[in-house]
Amino acid sequence: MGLFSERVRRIVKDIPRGETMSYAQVAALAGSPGAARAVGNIMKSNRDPEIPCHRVIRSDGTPGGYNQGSTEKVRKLKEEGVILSQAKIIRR
DNA sequence: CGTATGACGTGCA
DNA sequence: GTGCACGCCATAC
Repeated sequence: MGLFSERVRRIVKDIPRGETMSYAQVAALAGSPGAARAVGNIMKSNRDPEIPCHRVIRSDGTPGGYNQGSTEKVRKLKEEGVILSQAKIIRR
């Protein structure tokens, strides 16, 4: 894999329980601002349960995709105490 | 090396 | 608020 994907996985792995980061934020921290879409691709191909990819959401607050279904993604987030309002995630 | 792909982002109708 | 067209970028072929 590429260096970028490794940095992305490292960053996502460090997202604390109950917190979220947008695909764009992760991309920027990984050193490639604007590569939000590429981050999504990496999450999609990720199979490591150590990586909490359900904590990576869209920048507009909507959940975004998930291998086990966006419904499950939201369920996990709520279970962690993440605040939702009208199917949108509220950051604080 | 050119083309295709997609868990995105933004702007605009 | 909703939908859509485009641009973007790392990857896979």
